[in-house]
Amino acid sequence: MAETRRQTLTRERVVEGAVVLADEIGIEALTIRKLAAALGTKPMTIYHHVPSKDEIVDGMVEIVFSEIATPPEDEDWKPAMRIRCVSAREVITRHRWAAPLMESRTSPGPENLGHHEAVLACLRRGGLSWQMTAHAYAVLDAFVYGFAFQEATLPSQMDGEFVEVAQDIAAAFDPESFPHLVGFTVNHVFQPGYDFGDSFAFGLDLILDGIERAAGSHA
Amino acid sequence: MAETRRQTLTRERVVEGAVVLADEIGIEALTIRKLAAALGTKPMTIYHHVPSKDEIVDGMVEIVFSEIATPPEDEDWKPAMRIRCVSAREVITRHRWAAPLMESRTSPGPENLGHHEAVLACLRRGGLSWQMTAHAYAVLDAFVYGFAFQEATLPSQMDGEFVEVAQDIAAAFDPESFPHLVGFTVNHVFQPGYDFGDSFAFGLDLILDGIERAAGSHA
DNA sequence: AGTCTGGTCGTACTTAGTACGAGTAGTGGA
DNA sequence: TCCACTACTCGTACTAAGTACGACCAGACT
Repeated sequence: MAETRRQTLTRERVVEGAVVLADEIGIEALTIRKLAAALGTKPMTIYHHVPSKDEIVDGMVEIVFSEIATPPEDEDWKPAMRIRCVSAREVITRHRWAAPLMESRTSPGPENLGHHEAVLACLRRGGLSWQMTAHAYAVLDAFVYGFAFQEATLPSQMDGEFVEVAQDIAAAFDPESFPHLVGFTVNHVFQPGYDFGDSFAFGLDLILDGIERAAGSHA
Repeated sequence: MAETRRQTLTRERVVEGAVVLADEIGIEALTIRKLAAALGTKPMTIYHHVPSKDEIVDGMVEIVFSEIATPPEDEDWKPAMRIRCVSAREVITRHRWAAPLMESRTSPGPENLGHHEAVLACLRRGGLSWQMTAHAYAVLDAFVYGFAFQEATLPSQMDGEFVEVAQDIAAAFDPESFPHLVGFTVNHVFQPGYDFGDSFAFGLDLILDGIERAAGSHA
């Protein structure tokens, strides 16, 4: 709520402000009125720089894409893709509101297109056929977005005292009806050192290896 | 819009009506007023059976979960999981609005819990460790939801004359700036027989095989 | 008959996006 | 110097949507 200093608003400033606000209060709570307040202006002023709220959201998604690292060109396709996927997850985690939007926007912006271009270039450079490129692309993105999406809607931090939340959840689990669910929770999730995020690296490498294998037996 | 015959409304009837309406007009367009009209009643009548719109949505998600096949108990874990994943994708495709909701709802209902229970039971029956079960579960769900989600927001039917859409998109691609994107589109996507959905089976088997391999070298 | 109860809905309040048009400040030309 | 003209700001108000409140009504039970 720092009410960033007033300073001839621009479309850029509006969209950036929206990203910051959304990080703080979430997308659902992001309204034009609140955004205006955060920018130190009035609602209708915003509409002089931006035609609609939807365009603001489009711009926000573009910013998110711009923050994701593209696969480095001086690496093999596998480590390169690994870097970009890890980066994507990290960025989406930082902007918890982004996951549902990134894939659902209709008109892709230049950052979006540019990112896809870089990914395709990386896969092709690795010698994958068009067919295999399509598969790799679809599977990796499904996994990355899907995982980040799940992660974004987890009971927040699994850190400190999430015990009460856990208690609530555990209480709802009837061991009679859900023995495996209870076992899973007690024997694994509640164990010290458990981190849902660990499955990301596991899955990512599993998929990358699988693609490599498939591409090999395919060439 | 068949305005289903009036007949002492119930919570069940409300939620089922909401599912049907959402299938027709999408979630964003689903309003209490439209739902009331479709049910042949008035907005506030609905609130006698349901405390809030959110609860309706919770109920809708429960219905979706109930439609997904659980892994058959008389199959090995791999084919069993394959069946449930294929079913999940099919159901989510039928209810295009569901994907973003299923993972983002906070309070899971009994259908949701029951489904998870069945999945965990299947994986454990396959001899996977808790650790591996967690990985398998996380990775498969990330992929299935992520894929279905991407699919749900594709330019609708890739069938008949989607050519004009394609034309629009292609026009936006500058071959100078996005050579691979254009190449990918022209050489693969626009080829006859292309189907984005084909990557689902590819990815699913890749992941199942990968899990099996990891579980083997782990046991 | 009288009251109680479950179900129905008319009215109206609230929050959100945003159209409209009235300002206002600063700039470039006469 | 003064006058548009332009770029920007914002007060007002309309619309759509969720839903609180309380009136109404029909059937059941005393």
